[in-house]
Amino acid sequence: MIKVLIVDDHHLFAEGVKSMFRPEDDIEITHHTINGNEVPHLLSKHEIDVILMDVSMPILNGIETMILLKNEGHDTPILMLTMHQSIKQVKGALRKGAQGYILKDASKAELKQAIELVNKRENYFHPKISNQVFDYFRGKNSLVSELDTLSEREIEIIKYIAEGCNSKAIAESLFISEHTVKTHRRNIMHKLHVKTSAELIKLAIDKDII
Amino acid sequence: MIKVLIVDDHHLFAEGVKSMFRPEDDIEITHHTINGNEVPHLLSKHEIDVILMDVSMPILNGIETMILLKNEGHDTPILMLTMHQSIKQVKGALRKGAQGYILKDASKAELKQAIELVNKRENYFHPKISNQVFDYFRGKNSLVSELDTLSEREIEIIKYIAEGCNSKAIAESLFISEHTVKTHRRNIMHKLHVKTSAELIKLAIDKDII
DNA sequence: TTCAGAATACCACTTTCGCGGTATTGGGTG
DNA sequence: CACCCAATACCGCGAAAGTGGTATTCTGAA
Repeated sequence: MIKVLIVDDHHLFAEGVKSMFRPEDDIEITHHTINGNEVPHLLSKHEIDVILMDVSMPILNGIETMILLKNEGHDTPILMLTMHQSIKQVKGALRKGAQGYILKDASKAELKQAIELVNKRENYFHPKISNQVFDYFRGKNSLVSELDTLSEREIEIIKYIAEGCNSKAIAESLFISEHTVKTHRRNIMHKLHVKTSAELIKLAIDKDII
Repeated sequence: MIKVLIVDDHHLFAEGVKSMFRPEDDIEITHHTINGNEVPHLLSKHEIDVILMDVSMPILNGIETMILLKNEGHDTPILMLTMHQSIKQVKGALRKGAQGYILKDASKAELKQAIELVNKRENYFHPKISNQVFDYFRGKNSLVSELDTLSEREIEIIKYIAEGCNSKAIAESLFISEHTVKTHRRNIMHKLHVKTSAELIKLAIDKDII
């Protein structure tokens, strides 16, 4: 019996998955939390084989939770769960040691297979994203893969733009020159192949950059 | 036994909810589709008491599906399901005759209660949004409720802005004057209290306007 | 039928953006 | 050590956005 911990802020989803598995599936959802901070505690107290974790959560997101776990020495295999097909998330998850990646529009059979593979410390990638992943590791610079060439500073700038700040306001907030901000903006727009800041924000949200 | 049809493009969620209900709950998920266009057909062929429908779906969204159903003379009670707490969606759903509204982070108990109420043609509102709804019907013009004062044309303009079009390009696409587009943009920014088009797009996406 | 609001259109003005360069510094890697 | 790249900074220009006001037409609701 594979014991699974679900980390997801959508109760209905978590409860649904929990009721989905029968004893004959050899998979059991033993625990559930909506807060990434509670995961280390749960892992210490209970016997857990696989963590099924949503990427986007309000308190601590999936990637942050993974970093927390690695820092505390936990190595329970993690299957990441997401709504979107963002290569940035996939890459981030893999970098931090996620064992697999599955979309929320997968079927029960796919989820079962994914949990079983991850439990054996093998990798699982949902078919919808596997092509992107392969392309990425082949070094193909597709449109999507260029997203994660953004630096931390650039992402910071994007967040300010999304809040309606102009270059001058951003410069004052970050204690840098307005010229610098403009250079960052130009680099960002160029990297993401967008023509306006509005389009930039849409892309950034679609790809979970911000 | 309340027979429920789920309309949702997230298989895992739908399968999860399906397995969640036991015979003793007196609720059964009898059908599932990811395409709103198939709903009329399913309603004609099978006995269905309640429709549990996601608001945002790729092919035909929740509101559009509801309009389709009403036009074809169906009056099966509908419980709308969403990730976000958007007063615009709530209002749109109520206008078109939805019986209730529930968030995806609700619990099983809440969903059960919601389905039971909707089946009796009573209304159900998830606690997290009920206050907003009450405020709205009290006529309180909160910040949020101003979102749905946007006209169809204005929303159309926003979508073009999000694609990176400038005013001239939008004007050419819609066969109107660039002056008109600029007026629309000004009205939109004023209504939503945003200073830049980038902030506008973020807000529009956050509130599911586009 | 009157009246509000949506969609359309125009003028004028200031500010900001987007784009073309170029260049220095500092941190990390082979 | 040499090299790369991110972050920083500056100049200038044309295009677009953002802001102000005004006005006509049309539809739908009171």
